Amino acid sequence: MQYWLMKSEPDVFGIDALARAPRRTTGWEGVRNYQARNMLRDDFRKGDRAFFYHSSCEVPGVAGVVKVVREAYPDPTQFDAKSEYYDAGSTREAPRWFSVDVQLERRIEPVITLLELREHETSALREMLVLKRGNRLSVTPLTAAEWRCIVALRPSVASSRAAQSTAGLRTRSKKS
DNA sequence: GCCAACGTTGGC
DNA sequence: GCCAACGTTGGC
Repeated sequence: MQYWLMKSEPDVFGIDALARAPRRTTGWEGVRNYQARNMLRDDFRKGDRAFFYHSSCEVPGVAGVVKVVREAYPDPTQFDAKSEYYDAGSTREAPRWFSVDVQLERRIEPVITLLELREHETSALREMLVLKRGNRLSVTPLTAAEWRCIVALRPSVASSRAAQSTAGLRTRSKKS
């Protein structure tokens, strides 16, 4: 299993929006960078875990854990002339851009802030791409060691996970 | 195929 | 709003 970090701007689509989405699942659409595209298309596997990272906002940081529930398929927004992600140069026969589906597994509360991550940037998180200046990749791989280091910053995860699955059940039963 | 100009990203 | 970093574009 692989670990990832996926960036999203909470003003556009944040952890709250994901928590409210049907099945707490979303297509990761709109990636228009070839390096990130290649990872989504070639390397993302069902069952991989990713941190949901809030960027370009007041408190940048890791806001949750998501699970890859569907592997790469053509990003539908590239064919939608009304979408801001529309790409006139892409065809259905040879799609240029790909999405995966991710499902919210648990929130991380409070958010693990970028400042907090930076406390480890000279040791355990030395290689972490999101900490490097000018990193613009919206999707980056993490090592298992980096994943463990970040998860360990919120030792209360076990209890909050239980509380959340209860909350999730309540939400679902309200809908049905 | 080089490279300057330009646009976007994202932390601060 | 600033600015550094970096990908993309387009002229040559």
